[in-house]
Amino acid sequence: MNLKELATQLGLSPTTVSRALNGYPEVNETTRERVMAAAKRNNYRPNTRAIRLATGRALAVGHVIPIATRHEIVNPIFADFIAGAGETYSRNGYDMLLSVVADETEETTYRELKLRGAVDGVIVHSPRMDDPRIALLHDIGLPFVVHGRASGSATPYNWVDVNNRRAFHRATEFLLDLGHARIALVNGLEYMDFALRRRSGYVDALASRGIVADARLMTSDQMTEVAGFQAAHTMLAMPNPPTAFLVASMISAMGVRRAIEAAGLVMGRDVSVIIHDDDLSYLKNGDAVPIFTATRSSVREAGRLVAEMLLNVIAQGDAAPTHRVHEAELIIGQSTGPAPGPRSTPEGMAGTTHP
Amino acid sequence: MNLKELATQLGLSPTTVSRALNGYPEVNETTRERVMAAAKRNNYRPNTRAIRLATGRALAVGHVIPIATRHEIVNPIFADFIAGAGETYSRNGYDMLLSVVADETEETTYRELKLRGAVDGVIVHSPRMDDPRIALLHDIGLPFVVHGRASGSATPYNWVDVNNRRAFHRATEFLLDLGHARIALVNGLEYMDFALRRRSGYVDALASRGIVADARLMTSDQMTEVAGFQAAHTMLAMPNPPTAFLVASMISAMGVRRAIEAAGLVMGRDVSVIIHDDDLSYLKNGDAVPIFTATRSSVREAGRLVAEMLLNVIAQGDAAPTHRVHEAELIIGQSTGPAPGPRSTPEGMAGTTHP
DNA sequence: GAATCATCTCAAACCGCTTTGGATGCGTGA
DNA sequence: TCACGCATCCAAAGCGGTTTGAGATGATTC
Repeated sequence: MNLKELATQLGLSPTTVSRALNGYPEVNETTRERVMAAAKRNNYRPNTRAIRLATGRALAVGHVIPIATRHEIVNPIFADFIAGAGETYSRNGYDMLLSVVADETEETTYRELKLRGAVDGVIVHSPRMDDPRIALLHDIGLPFVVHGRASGSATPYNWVDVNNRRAFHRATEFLLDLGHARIALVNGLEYMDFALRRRSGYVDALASRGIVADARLMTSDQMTEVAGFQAAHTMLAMPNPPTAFLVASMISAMGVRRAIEAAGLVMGRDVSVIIHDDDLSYLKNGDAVPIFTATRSSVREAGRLVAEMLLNVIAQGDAAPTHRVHEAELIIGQSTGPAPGPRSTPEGMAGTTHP
Repeated sequence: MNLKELATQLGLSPTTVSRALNGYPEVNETTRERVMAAAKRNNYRPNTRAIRLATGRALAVGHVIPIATRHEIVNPIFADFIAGAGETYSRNGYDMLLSVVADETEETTYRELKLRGAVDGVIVHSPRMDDPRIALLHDIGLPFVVHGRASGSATPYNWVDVNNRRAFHRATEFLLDLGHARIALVNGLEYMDFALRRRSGYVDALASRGIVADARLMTSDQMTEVAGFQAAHTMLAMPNPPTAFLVASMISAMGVRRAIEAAGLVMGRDVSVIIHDDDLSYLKNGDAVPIFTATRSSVREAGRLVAEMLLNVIAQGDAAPTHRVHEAELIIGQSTGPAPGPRSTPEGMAGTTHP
């Protein structure tokens, strides 16, 4: 059943039917009701393909997911982010188009999306420092919103981000207040913007207490269980091991915990851990009392907000770039406690840790 | 730059240009080359919206991701599955349309996708027993492929699945061979088809050795860390605790491991664990030697295969339904070992475990 | 009562491509 | 020479909607 058929059935012209359905004012209310009723009765849905062509709008938003060919990892926050964004889209009658591409071909993908007219705008994931995508999208005139920030970008742009720097600053201070002096940072890859910001929050918090960050206590790697284990395992075997860890993600933290337990230590007593918790639906941080003390910020909620901002940008056209910063909550769980006193290590190593 | 402009620039009709670009035979080779060159020079891309309308094909595939409103969980395998499927789509010039919907509205979503002509086919995720979606999609005539199987479905359909039953049968036998007699099953939700098949593999393997499955050693829940912990924690506190666990996923297994360690036991020595490993990119099962002994089957590869099958179904039209079964590998890691002898439990409980 | 106006409706153009059904010119075999 | 086939190309009709511009009707104003 298409518009023309519906129109003949009603004894009206396609024009009037179209206007009636789309809420234009120049159609009699009783006519509109007749049309509405007939549409419902016939289970009529306008053909999306035709609407798109006629209006020149794609009514779709693109998410380009680059797969790093080096280490083929799909970002685990992706599923929840998409879930959040998807809610916004379906509420507004937009489709979500996903392109999974090798990261070398990412630029081409954006260009094609624009040239083919497949989307009205895109979301930029996992921004890096001086991210080239921002200038690119600006050039080709494809509306976009960045999930995160890209430090060093010359052109202004729309973004939604967590206050990563402050989150890690607060977490570090919290550990310092508990008496920890040797605090390790198990960070994500530091070409990612969020990882850089987190590190600077951590370094600054240490500095403001007169502590110079120790390079041996900072690692930067994929946020996987195995990498988390490796990092913590190595550091715990140092002559002067850390008493606390600041960990970039729940998944890394599982590896960190494994390393702690493998060393015969107890998390929360011998070693404290604070994680950043994206509040992923399938990786809840405990029930009543959280397992990990954490800086928490829902990535699903971020998905909603980013999507809303993009739809606004698409609707408004040329408005000035908007930003939105979220503060992460610092929630206390079972993985932190006062710094242990000089401990008699099983291996007989020196215990105190004052630099 | 559109087709008409390109045509006038070349002094040809749109018809000829269209045919030249699409490889039709009724155009002179030299003309074709001229057209191709001009298209490249002008960076011409046909407008997808127009192609879709003209051909009546959507050139897009839908993935409907239901979010269970009860427990708002996004399936963690989703990201990797999508990555696999996405590769296939982009290689074939198809777009991937994602709809994230509350599960009550799932049926409506499929109907709308069809009526609106938004997609040429869909992938069905997470099939349940007697899944109503199969009859529905059959009725509305939307081509589809199921990732997994839906036992009890009357109508035949296309599917790609892992041999879950055999995988868990083999894993159970492996544990039995190691001398384990009390083997627990920490399963996924048993309205999911894969969970049912896994349980039956487990139960049958026990039965073939004359062991009747103990209901207290079988749990069925969300595959989360917390649920895994709870299940294992409870069972390990039983008077006659299991010496081995069969766990539905890597994430659950992390909770199981936490429970084992919280009980002061060592995984691989005191308690054996076998997991099912979907080979997720961000949850690798160790480097050289796997952490967990596992039945492994890449969900990303499954994504590729499912997508390929769907594109075939779309192209072929009315061919007979196809199936494809994958065998999971059984890979040996550090989490399994011979059943411990009668152990002196710290709490002073009786140690032997013969039923 | 004529002019003006608001209200409602419609015919037709258009979006950018595909595809049908010719048209044209040329070589070829009868 | 003529009919025929073949190779090339084109005009025009879709695809299924939206949107412009104009016409018809009845009410209002002077």
